Amino acid sequence: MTSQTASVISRFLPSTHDHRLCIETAMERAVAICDLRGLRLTPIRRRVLELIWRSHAPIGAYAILEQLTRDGHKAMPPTVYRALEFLSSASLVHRLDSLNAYIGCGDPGEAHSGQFFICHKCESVAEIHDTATTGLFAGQAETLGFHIEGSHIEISGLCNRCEKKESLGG
Amino acid sequence: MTSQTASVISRFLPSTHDHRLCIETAMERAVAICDLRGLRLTPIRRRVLELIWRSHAPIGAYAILEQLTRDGHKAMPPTVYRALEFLSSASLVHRLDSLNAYIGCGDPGEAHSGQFFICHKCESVAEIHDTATTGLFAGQAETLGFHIEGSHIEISGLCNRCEKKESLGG
DNA sequence: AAATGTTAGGTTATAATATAACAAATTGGC
DNA sequence: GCCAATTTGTTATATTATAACCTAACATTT
Repeated sequence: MTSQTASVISRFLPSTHDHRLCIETAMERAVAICDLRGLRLTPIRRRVLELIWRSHAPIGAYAILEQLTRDGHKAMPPTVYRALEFLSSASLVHRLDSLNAYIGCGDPGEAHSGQFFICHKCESVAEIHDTATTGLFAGQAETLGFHIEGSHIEISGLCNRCEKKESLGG
Repeated sequence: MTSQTASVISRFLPSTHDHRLCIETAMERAVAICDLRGLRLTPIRRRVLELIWRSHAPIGAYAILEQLTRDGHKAMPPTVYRALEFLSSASLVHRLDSLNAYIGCGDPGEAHSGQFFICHKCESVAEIHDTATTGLFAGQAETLGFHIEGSHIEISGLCNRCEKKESLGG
């Protein structure tokens, strides 16, 4: 059984992929999106977004803060949280509630709900959009009498690579 | 369009329902489950579970602590967090990550993943299980090459009652 | 350029949530 | 009763997040 309607699959890239390119592409898209909508991607916001993309794993606010400090920018928590709020509301990053951490959005631009597969071993995350999921939720909501504004799905487990390692090494 | 496979719908009870009965039933079930499995539902754990059920809305750890203190039991944070961990692992309560808060499980017993509809106005929560959802995720996981261990879904919006109020009053 | 309004960022302090580490007490099995 | 294991108490602190207020930057109008 496979899903036929997953409209965007954004990750679980092989370890061989060029992550610099990911970052670069993400930054270019962010610039374009903000430009298009009159949002101000200021230096701080830009830097925070880039730090999030640089991290292969979801990164927490205080880890971002630490990076900023290491880069010579002596920031305080509110600075980071403000940038995160901006980036979230611009749909450039997502917050993973189960981890208190952030990842770059694989399909930035339109506001959307997130569905995330999180490997708890290597901390990689795949984000997908599947119209079947939203359709299913819509049906459930109708049955319940509920007006959906947004949904958030976090699925925990092991990615392919980590599962193979487990079954080999133990 | 309605879902045909929702196997358990645990809430959005009318405001007229007898919540004392809910609490009582939940406590009896908890006792039975723990008894069956040799889990120790100690006085503290019992009290915490009851406080969670007494609250109509999801309740945070420190609110529980406050209640305990009010009831004359001078507890400290670890006490509450330990009880919450026990209750969670026994599938008697769920943690709502988007709220840092807990609710009683509407279908305790077997470990399971949660799907929650959360009204952000009145803070009521409905928990459902839908085999269609898990089936869908299984298909997506197969496509991605991912081994699912658990999933957690939080859907935010307005319950029927609150939506009606909105459209009337403004 | 000066005045004004608006948005973003800096700074200080503190709130809210969660856990580590170790001591004491309780429980259940012998 | 005694031991081993589990649970709870206690102290301290870590981690995550925000309130409140002030200053800087920038954009627009004058």
